[in-house]
Amino acid sequence: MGTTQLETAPEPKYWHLKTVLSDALDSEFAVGEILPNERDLAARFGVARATLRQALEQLELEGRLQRRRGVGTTVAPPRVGVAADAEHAWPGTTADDWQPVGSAEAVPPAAVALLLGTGRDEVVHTVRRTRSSNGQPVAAELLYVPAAGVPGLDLPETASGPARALAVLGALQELRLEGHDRAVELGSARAEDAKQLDRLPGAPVLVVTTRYFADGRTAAVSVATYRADTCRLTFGEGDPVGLLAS
Amino acid sequence: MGTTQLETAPEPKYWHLKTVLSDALDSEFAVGEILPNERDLAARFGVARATLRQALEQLELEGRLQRRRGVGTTVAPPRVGVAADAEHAWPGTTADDWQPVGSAEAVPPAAVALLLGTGRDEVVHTVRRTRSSNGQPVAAELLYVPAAGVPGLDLPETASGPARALAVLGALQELRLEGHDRAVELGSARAEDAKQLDRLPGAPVLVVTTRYFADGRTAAVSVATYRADTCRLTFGEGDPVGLLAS
DNA sequence: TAGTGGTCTAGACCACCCT
DNA sequence: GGGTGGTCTAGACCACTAC
Repeated sequence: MGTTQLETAPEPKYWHLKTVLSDALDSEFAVGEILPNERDLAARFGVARATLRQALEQLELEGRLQRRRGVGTTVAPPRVGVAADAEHAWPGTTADDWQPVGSAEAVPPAAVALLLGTGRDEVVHTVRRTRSSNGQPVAAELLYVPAAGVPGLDLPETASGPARALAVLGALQELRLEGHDRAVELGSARAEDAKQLDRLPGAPVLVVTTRYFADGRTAAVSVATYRADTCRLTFGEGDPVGLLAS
Repeated sequence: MGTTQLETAPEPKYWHLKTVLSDALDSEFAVGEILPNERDLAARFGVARATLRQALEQLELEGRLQRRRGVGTTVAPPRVGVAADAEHAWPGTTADDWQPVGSAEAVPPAAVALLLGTGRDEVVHTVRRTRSSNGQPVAAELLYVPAAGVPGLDLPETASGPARALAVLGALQELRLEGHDRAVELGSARAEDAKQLDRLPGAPVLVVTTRYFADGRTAAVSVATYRADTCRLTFGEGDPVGLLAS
């Protein structure tokens, strides 16, 4: 045929929609503003609701929108930069933003047991903590501490959740941190984490796995799940994008 | 009613499906194995194809599956740990796994210009690189270098893409790196990155934004997008989960 | 050309929040 | 109770890959 290039790339509708909406958010909406509901928006753009939702999902993933069942869709504020350096996360330091929730004894998942170097069915201390920033929950952590890692820890059987957590954390404070390593990957929130993060199960999260070394062994392993929609993990001296406020 | 707790939590079908499939992957499938196609799977579980796809999407997000149009769905290998430390990423060092692709002059996006401290319409050097691991592309990087950051850089107008990239990188090698900071967040692959990563546009990626300091100023800003489905970013001494191989 | 995953539709019902 | 987003269905067609 004599046509030169016609119809180069049939861009998916939801992709185009996302671009249009994204531009509209920049120019016509303020942070916190409520968007029209999904049915109206779909009608306005002449697409099925499912197609519109595909675009909204992408925008939510990118932290541009916030959707809450029964409420509506609002324009999200810029992502919060949360410091994820070891200094800010080592359980042995008293950090205002980390809040102990509970503690128990349990057999860790196989992957964690490998990191800890504990036996297959060996029981370890677990501590649950939540981290908040500006009043919003940003992370839920599950900390695994082998009993051998905190010698001299004497737990009264009667200790309730938070009190028990504080006891374990206190024992960690006695240790001198010698090193750590860390990995960041994408995951989806398990039911328990989702509740603490005020999200639905399956919500995208950044999973930060940290191994802490002390006394020549692995003293603790932390698995922290951060809300991927609202958080930007920062490492190092400054806050790369936090300058936006200035 | 005399019922005590009936119907505690009507778990979504796709969520339950995901669990069932996940268990099946662990016990009945080997890495690389091909799953039945979506229509058959949906029929087998007695759900609509869209519902099945919702479960598959989650599993792909978690790096358990790999789906390719026209081919099928396969069981994904465990995520690759890729070192994301400054030492491994500073453009000034010769790294085998980073491959220069091209280079040009352009006005950076506003957010990047802020990090660089350049003017609103100031032109900077850009360099594109790709990173591979085990033959698979894992990251696409766009590097921004203000002209002031690389004094003495004399670019022949005739230089082609990769050659020009090497010239800019070579100029960076003259600098002494004084520090850096870094942020990690979730994003979706833009068209250009998606192509280099062998993924569809919109695919989930981990965006690593790094600011490099030299000579008392910001010498370069790197925006690297890593495939979120196949990568685990590692920081620090070891590879937290890499031991699994041992 | 046959088979796969990707996109899209037009409905329906459910769970949740607010008033 | 009325409105929102979340889940689910049963279809259709398209883009891509491999044979």
